[in-house]
Amino acid sequence: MFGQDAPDVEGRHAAVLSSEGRGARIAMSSFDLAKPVGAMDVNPCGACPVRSLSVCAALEDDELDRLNAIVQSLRLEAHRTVFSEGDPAEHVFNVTSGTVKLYKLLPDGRRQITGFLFAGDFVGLSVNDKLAYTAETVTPVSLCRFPRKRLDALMDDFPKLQRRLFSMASNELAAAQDQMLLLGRKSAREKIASFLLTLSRRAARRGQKENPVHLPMSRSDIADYLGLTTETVSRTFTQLKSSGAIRLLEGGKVDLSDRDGLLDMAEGL
Amino acid sequence: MFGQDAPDVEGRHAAVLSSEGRGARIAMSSFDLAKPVGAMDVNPCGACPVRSLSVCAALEDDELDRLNAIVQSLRLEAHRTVFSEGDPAEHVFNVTSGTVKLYKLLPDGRRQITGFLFAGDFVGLSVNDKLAYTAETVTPVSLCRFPRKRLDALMDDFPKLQRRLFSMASNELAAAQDQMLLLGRKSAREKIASFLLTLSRRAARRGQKENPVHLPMSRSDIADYLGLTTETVSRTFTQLKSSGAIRLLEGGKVDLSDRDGLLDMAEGL
DNA sequence: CCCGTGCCTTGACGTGGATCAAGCGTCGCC
DNA sequence: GGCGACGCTTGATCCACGTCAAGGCACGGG
Repeated sequence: MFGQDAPDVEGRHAAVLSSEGRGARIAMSSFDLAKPVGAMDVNPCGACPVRSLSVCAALEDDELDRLNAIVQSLRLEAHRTVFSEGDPAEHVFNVTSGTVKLYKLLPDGRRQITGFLFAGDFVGLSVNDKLAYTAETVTPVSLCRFPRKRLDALMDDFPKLQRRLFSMASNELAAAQDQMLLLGRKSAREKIASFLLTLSRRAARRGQKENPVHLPMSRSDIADYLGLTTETVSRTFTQLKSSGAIRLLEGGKVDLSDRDGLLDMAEGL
Repeated sequence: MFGQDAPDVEGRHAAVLSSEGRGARIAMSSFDLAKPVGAMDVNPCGACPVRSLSVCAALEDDELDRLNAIVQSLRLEAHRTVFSEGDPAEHVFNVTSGTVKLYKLLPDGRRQITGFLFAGDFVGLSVNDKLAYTAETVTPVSLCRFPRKRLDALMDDFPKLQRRLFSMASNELAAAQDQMLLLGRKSAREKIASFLLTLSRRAARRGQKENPVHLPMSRSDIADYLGLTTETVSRTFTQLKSSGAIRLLEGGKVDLSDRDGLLDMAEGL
């Protein structure tokens, strides 16, 4: 119990789930639903590229039909709001491609990004049916959307599903605690090193190569995630570059030239 | 789903559960088991003072017998380690009285306290069967201890129990996100104001009065929770005192004289 | 009773990262 | 092709908080 079947802790702060669900038809305000593509997706979840990473890993092929029946597939451009802090929590979402950021704001506009979501990651847990943070796309994104009530009902039928969600929530919690350590006690250099390594590990988990890390988000997003300013993020990158620990490549990629050095740096050694 | 039956979010970062379980007999290394006290506790969980706050609220009186059967009651003095980062996660615990702190360390000794636990709070979620943080008593503490495997089995029989734990984990996650905002983006004054208000609200939830807040933990614990130093915590307290927002009472109590002022302060207004 | 130990407070000073302020390259648009 | 917008970098300066140091106070033990 408590997470042993989802052995991933890297810096996600809002759980994981999956399915490449298509075939949904109900038009929704402000979202483009992906079009059904025909016979091939009788059970699109069964063919989902991120299935193994997500909630859906808890279900067998035949059980996936049930998920399939309630899922809608959405596509969003970059820099769109998926939902806002305080919204009623009517759906939960699963990212199937692209990057999403979650954040909270103070009244004066200060922002804390609490997590980045990539393919396979899940979002929508809430308290009192109100969402506690805003979700915004960083890149173009595809999402699976599940009505909460329907998914809730599914959890009654499939305890495995509930287990999986619980285990993922436990992982989130562990990642959140790591982030608290980072925010409360690490220096700018340590924060950046930790961040790069975390992204690298998460990419590896998704089956991408771990070395040149892709940073789809802006300096300012990184700053708001690490409790820094864009200037400090920028200066720290150039400093790491000068010291030979990393190389900045084009296309928002970073080469972790001295991974061991970064590992030590992340821990303050 | 996802938390609506546990509408509490205040700064806990490791869930809630309960039962004043006694009658356990198996001696355990390094813990004093509370003695069975006889006929009165045939079902001690049924009479648990923190039951309504905790996991146990998910079960009916008769079902509690099952919990009762696997619980052990422990008492620990102040400043004892309950478990350490990296330990195998063989038990989960529920605090029935006293205060516990959870923390993570960096190799050079920097410490981040990720949460304080009070009566009703629950701890022991883990990833990969390894605990990700250390738990240490702040005051004398009583705990209920459940073997993970047994509790796991119970969850299969009582889906309500699993739901409850999941919902509590969701609450923890929300609290953790609030703490990230605090650590990453708030000033020392805002941190202290937030901290005092959070403790006050949590005390109210436990049925204690919310105004003179009790601070059982040291300045240095507060500092390590808020990402500050003891000196800054101390200075900020005296500053709040001078401005009339709080009064420091004896016995580690603080009077929140200007609650509205503190509320604004906590949000940066 | 004295002394040591811990915890808290206060003061003086130093500094990491924030703030303020240019530049610079890239991109989309007219 | 020119030009504004935007994101990134870099430099100069500032300041909130950390660091270092000292002293007060409560408590416990010899």
